[in-house]
Parts: sequence; C-alpha cells; structure tokens
Amino acid sequence: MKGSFLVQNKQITLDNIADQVGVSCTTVSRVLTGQSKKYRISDRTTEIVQQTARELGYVPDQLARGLRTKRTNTMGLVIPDISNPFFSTIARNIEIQARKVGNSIILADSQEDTQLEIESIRLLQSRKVDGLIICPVGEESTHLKNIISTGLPMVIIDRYFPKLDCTYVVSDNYQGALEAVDYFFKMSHRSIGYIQGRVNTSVNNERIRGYRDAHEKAGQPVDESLIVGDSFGKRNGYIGAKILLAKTPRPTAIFAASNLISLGAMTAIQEEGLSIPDDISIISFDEQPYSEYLATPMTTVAQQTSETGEIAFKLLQSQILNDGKPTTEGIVLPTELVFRKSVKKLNHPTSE
Amino acid sequence: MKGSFLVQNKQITLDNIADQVGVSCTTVSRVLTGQSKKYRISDRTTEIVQQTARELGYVPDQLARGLRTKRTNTMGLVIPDISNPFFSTIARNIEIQARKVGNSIILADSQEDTQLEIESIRLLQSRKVDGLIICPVGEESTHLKNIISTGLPMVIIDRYFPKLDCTYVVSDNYQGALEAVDYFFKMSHRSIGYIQGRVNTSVNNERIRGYRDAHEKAGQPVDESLIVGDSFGKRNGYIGAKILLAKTPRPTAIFAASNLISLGAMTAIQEEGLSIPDDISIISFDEQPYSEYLATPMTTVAQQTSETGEIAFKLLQSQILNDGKPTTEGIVLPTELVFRKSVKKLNHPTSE
DNA sequence: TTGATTTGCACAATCGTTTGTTCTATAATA
DNA sequence: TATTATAGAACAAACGATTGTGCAAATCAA
Repeated sequence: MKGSFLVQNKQITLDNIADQVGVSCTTVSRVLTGQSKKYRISDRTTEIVQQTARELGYVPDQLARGLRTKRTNTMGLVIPDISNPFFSTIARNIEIQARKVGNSIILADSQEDTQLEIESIRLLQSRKVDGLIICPVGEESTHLKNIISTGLPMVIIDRYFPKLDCTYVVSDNYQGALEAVDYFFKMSHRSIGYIQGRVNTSVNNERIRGYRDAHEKAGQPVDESLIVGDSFGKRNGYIGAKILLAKTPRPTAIFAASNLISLGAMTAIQEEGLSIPDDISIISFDEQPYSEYLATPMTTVAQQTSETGEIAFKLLQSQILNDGKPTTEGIVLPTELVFRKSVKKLNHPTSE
Repeated sequence: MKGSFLVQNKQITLDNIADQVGVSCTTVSRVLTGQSKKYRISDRTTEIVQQTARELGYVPDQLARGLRTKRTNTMGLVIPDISNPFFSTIARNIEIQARKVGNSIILADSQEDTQLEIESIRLLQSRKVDGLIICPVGEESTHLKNIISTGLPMVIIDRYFPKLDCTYVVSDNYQGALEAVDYFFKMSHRSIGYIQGRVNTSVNNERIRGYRDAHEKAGQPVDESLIVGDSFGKRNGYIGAKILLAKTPRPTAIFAASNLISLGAMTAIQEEGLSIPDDISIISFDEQPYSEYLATPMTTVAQQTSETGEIAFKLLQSQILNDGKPTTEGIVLPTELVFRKSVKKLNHPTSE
C-alpha cells in the first residue's frame, strides 16, 4: 500500500495554466510576474490566471527562469570551516538577509584548502550564482583576480588582499590586537607570547602589526621568539603554548589568535600544571557563547560576526544591482575587548 | 583605469566550441559528457573538441543542463539554526560528502520557525533540488507529508515522525537519556531535574521516556514538577534552572537537554551562588569542543554529529538513485556518555 | 463612414543543453 | 558493380520561462 504506486507528480507549467484558462502562456507569465498593467492585461483575465495558478499550485521553475533572465537570485558562500562558530554565525546572518529578499545561498566548505576553494568557485560559477561571498583560506589570490576579471560580483570577508580591487568586510584586526596587548602592558606584563594563525594572511599580518605597535607604544622591544604558530586550529594552539611555556623565563601572558587556538593552549597550560591567570594570563581572539563559562572566564577580542554577514550580503547585493561594479572599497568593523578573568595584574614588571 | 571599462565576459557555450571546431553542438555535447564511444565520435574530433573546450575555458551551464535533464545535482538543507555547532557540524559533513560527488548544497536556516521552514521548502522546490535533508523544527508534519506525496526525495535528521513514511537519521535519544539518569542514580542522586527542549518533538519525547524509565529502573517515582522548560535555547536553560533551584528541597542534579540549555543553566547556578558539582550536579546533552574546558568540565551525552551528516547525505543520494523511493526506513545512532567532573557522588541518598 | 487610437492578447525567438533520429559518405559484402 | 553495413556526425525538438513585436477588435474622433 504505502507509496507503492507512488508517481512523481508532474510539474505545473505556465502552459498548463494557459491551457486551462484559455490564454497564451505569455499572458500567464506577465500576470504572474506582476506585469498586468504594463502589458494591459484585463483585470478579469488577471484575476482568473492568478486564481488557477493558485489552484494548480504553480511554482515557477527557477532554472528555466534563470536560463532566460541570467539572474538566479542565488549567491555562493565559500568558507573554510562551517563548523567553526565564527563562520557559522556569519553564514547564518548571510542566509537570513538573503532569504528576506528571496535569495538562496549555496554553501561550500573549502576545508582550509586552496585547491578545494578553487574547485568550489568553479562549481558555483557553473551554477550561475549572481555573486560570491568568500573567505579565502590562503595568501594566494590569483584565482580571485580571475573571478573579478570575469565580472562576477564578489565580496571577501574576514580577510582581504591589498592589491585586489574587491569589496571586503573585515574586522579591525590591528586595533583588536593593539588593545589586547596594550591591556597586557597595562597589567604590568612585559613578556607576552603570541600564538599566531596562518601566516601571511591579512588577518595575521594586521594582528602582528598591532602586537608590535603595542610593544613600541610601551617602549618594549619585541622578542621575536615569542611569536609562534602557523594556523588557526586547535592543534596549533596546543603546540604553540607548549613551546611558549617551555621557555625560560616563561612569558607571563599569551595572546591567542583564535578561539580554537586558545582551546588548544588551555590543554597545554593544564598539562603543565599551570593555572589561568595565576601562572599565565591569556587573551583570545573571538568571543564565543561559552567564553564566560570557561574554567577561567576568558578575556576576549570580540568581532562583529553577525554584522559581518549582514553587511557582506548587502554589499554584494548592491554590487549586483550596480551592474557588477563595486559600490564600496570595503568596510572594517571595530572589535571590542571584553574583560573577564583571564588576565592577572602583576605587582611589578617581571623583566629587568 | 582599474575596471572602469569592465565588461561582463560572455559565457562560452557549446555552440561557440562547435563553431570554432567546425562541428555541431550535438557532437560537442557528446564529447564533453564522455559519450564519444557511444555515439562513435572519432578520436580526432574528440581530441580537438576537448582541446578547444579547455582553451576557451568552457564551463557547462548547470541551469540549462538541469532544465533539460531534470537533475540539478543540488540538494536542499533545512536546519533550525546553522550557528548552533550541533547543526553546523552536521551541515559540514553533508557538504563534504556532497562535493565529493559533485553535488551542491543550498542552505536554508528556518530559524526555529515552522512558517519559515515551509517557505524554505517552497523556495528549494522552485530551485529544483534533487532532494531535501531537513531537521524539522516543530511537531507539525503535514507540510512534510506534502513533500513526500510530491515525490521529492527527503531525509529527516535529528528528529523523526512515527507516522511519516520518510527515511530518518537520529540519535538514540532514549538510550542517551536513560544512561545519563542511570548514572545520576548510581551516584546516589534521587532528585533529578530535567530541563527539556521543545515539547512534543521526537527528540524530547524519547529523552523523557529515558528519564522516566531510568526512574522506574531505580524504583524511584518521577516528580513531574522536576520536568521544566520548553525549548532548546539558552534562555530556556536559564529559566528552567532558576525554577529548579528555587524548589525546596532543591534537586541535587540537573539533566540539560542541550548544550545551550546547560550554558543558560550555568548562569543561573552561578547567580544562585552555587557551584558545580558540589551544590548541584549536571549532565548535558551535546558534546562540544569546549565541554572539557568549562569551569567544571562537563559530563555530556555525545551524539555522532559528523556521522549523522554523512549518513543523511548518503541515504538521500541512494534514495534519489532509487527513483525517489526510500531505501531504508531510518537509522538510529548510539550516543555515548562522556564522563567528566560535573557529577558528584553523594554519600547518602538525600530523600527519604 | 472613415481613419486613428487604444485595448487586450498571441507569436515566435531565445536562453544553453541534451537526445532520439536521420543523413551522408565510405567501407564491406555479394 | 550493385547492395548493404557502418562510421561519423548533423538536425531539430524539447526543457520552462521571458520578452520584443505584431495583430486583431473595440473605441474614439471627425
């Protein structure tokens, strides 16, 4: 019984409606796209067409429509790891904005791999997305340049490329890092380790710049050996912390470049039998829902993730409406240092 | 200069290639879809066509292709909140599997709203997805029944509907809850609060059943007033915990139905000046990357999120290949109780 | 009544692919 | 040499929607 004679229902088309009403499919199309007035379709006809369309449960075929109009109302989203709350929050807000205006999002997870990123883009192009929102994984940008030359509207999020003529939405990584390290100095720390993310990305470069400038402001030289690490992942946090903690004298503070890095660092700290903030202070980039619930509530550099998503979508949309030409160079969003318990005030500077 | 005379590059089509090579577009199509042998296209022609396709940078138009073949190699994914790590992990694994076979995922966030869920489904249908993976938000299922009668392949994840003839992938919520509450009893707890999620969902029903059966096994009556709450969100966790903690005598343990619920509960516990596990023990559904780093490392019921995504996609795919007819009734994945520090062993039962 | 307008709609091409069928040389067979 | 196979490729019709233009009938002006 159950579904054994199931037959794939046939799709209702404009022609079906046209036949039933006794008009041409042209007329049906014009009615259903709200162009009755423009093409002088009588009120009576308009009424009947709408009625039967409703009765038949007509759903426009976006493939056919897109083929003809060259607009799919679909955008591609390429991010390195959708399971990372930082990105999934961005994704969510992009999707919400998109749906508000009847657009859909095709999601591609590049898995932190430039090759997969390139493939993803190809796939999205073949699906005729109207535009692209992308968080590029690496320092490589020639494939991005290619997209631009293609005329496909694009906005880059989280990272940006100085030489690329492409709208971007990023956090003020420089300011965020500067404030964090400033704060360490204010709390009398002098030896501050930095576990960085992927090197040569704008994100990382800017944060390092902030780290350095904070040192300069404080009149402290930068100890290059205190800058460790090479990715935004948890494992790198663990390794980086291990290295820092093994140094003598041990740094009194760690600045972690991502939420995952700080998680990894916490494991290392725990293993060394040290405690936060008594033995070691820590500030982490990326505010998370759980930040305040950690063993020691974490002082973090919060980025505006929701806003990033919303703004990115709106910029992309305006670029699409502007014939594909960018309407803005880019937007940088301020960060906020949220103070909690993971930084200890030292009584006296630890270094000479 | 930069891009001011930018012109949207024209799309390369089969016809373009055909013209250049001097064959018909039929031939080009057949070569490029690997049907040279089948249609006896000479090796020479095959070679040249492939060559020029490459040179011209041909990318097939999936819209046109889909229009003709009725297959888009695109699937819809509808989930209540992509920013929730539980769902984003599932989403990630779905996407990874999908891309392995050249499929794309259109993401829709229903925002825990049945109305939006219905709209999302409509939108996905109009985009001609080959199938749907959905985590329905509510207890309502008539719109799902409609999809099934439409013949659109679908698999439901996380939740399921007994009366619906649709493949599902869920966790063994009953077993997970049973083990957790069992464990509480083993640790001599007798008064165990349960902060539930959305009522009348299969997830919640099963967990409550586990909660009850564990009581029965232990020969303990269920105090209905200890079952509180009505959603999987953080706010509900806070409110639920507030209510439980205000009771006299205060329950000695709380079972939280989601990661967000336990986060909210922790705020309440903190506000009451209580500490975990000394004053109150807690077990939370959903293992998270941060679970072990919490103020008190959290004992959790871990679900197989990655596997859920991977399996869901594969089931959907096999259903599609099977002419839309389900190949399995459904799959339930075991949970695992991961022991940490948030449950205290009581020395003697607290109640009579 | 005649010509000019307006009203209301239909024709047919088009978007880029796929695919069942047909067509034309050439090679094989008798 | 006449006939039949076969290899190699082209024709043309879809798929479902949009859209510039054309064409009657109805209305109006004179």
